[in-house]
Amino acid sequence: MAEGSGIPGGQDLLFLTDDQLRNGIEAMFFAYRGFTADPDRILAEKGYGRAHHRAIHFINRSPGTTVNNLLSILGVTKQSLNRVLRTLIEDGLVENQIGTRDKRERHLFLTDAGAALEQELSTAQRDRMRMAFRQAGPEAVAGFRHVLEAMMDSDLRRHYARLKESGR
Amino acid sequence: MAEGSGIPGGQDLLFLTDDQLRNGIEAMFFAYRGFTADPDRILAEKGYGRAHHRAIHFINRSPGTTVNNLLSILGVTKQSLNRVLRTLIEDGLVENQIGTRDKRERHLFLTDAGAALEQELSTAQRDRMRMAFRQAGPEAVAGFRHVLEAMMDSDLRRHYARLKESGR
DNA sequence: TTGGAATGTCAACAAGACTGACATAAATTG
DNA sequence: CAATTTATGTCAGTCTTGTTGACATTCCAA
Repeated sequence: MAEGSGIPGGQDLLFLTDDQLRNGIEAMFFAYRGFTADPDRILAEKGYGRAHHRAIHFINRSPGTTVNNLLSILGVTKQSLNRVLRTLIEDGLVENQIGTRDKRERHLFLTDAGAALEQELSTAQRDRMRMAFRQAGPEAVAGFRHVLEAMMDSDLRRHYARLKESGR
Repeated sequence: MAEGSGIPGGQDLLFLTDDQLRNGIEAMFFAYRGFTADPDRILAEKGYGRAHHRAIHFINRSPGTTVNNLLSILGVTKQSLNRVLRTLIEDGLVENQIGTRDKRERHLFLTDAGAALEQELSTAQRDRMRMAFRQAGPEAVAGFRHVLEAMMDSDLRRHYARLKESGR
């Protein structure tokens, strides 16, 4: 077995060289393109974009969520999200219920049509993820998740953890 | 140890459930935001965007590369790339050398100023990657890379592999 | 009750992607 | 050599999705 760098401390830190890090950066770049490619194709057919996909995804994950909560997950301005929501509501994919307790809030739900599109998109995306996971194996998947979690900003990690919790 | 699903075949395929796959999808989404956050801040200060970062990154990786090669790596139209390259050349970050063998080709190089910005951006991005890698450990990193490679489209995987090769 | 905070909408603008059409120069092919 | 293809650049126009600014509504607390 190769011992590595011989840096004082005896640890093998070869996986932290600039080359390795740059390689990780490029892997993220190219993989993300693959990650979004299939949904992008479906969305383009229907005249939607990634922003619509993100909104649909997280409304599906947290039915009845408010616009504000969605904003903090998506990290865009309310004006930007609003445009997307408006088209989704006009097209009958999302419903908008004024809050009973606080009438300022709008609670968001997918309609049947919205849920159908969500299914179509997430099936496509899961199919690719499944193929990648199957090819890499369970241990690699655990490592994949571990690195990604460590890469998140802490506020996003909180959102991620909450969704992960609610998933089971 | 838990045995898993009990699906005929006796394999433990729990890591391929829809829940796990959706979790992987959300991990990609949130992690990519962290991945781009630091360079985005630096770029915004200087009036550039992600498109400029991508061009600078790959010109740095393959000095003398042609516009066409860059196009196939970045997956955008020449009009879109041209706008970005024009501003980078005007600002003195990129140089444009007409090919000697084939005078139609423009070979792209970073100037000293371009290389300096590249350094600043990649240092920020590597710092985060380093932290994530260190926290997750070498085995997780190997898994991370394995899953990402499996997620790429095949034409992008070729670009990725070529760069990986040239990195050492 | 009144003023501030929270929530959401409308309008206008910018970056960066796209398509289409066209120009130029060089290389290649018949 | 003429015709075609290739590599690149440019102009014009559109679309998505981000931004700010201004404003309306609603709630809550001083």
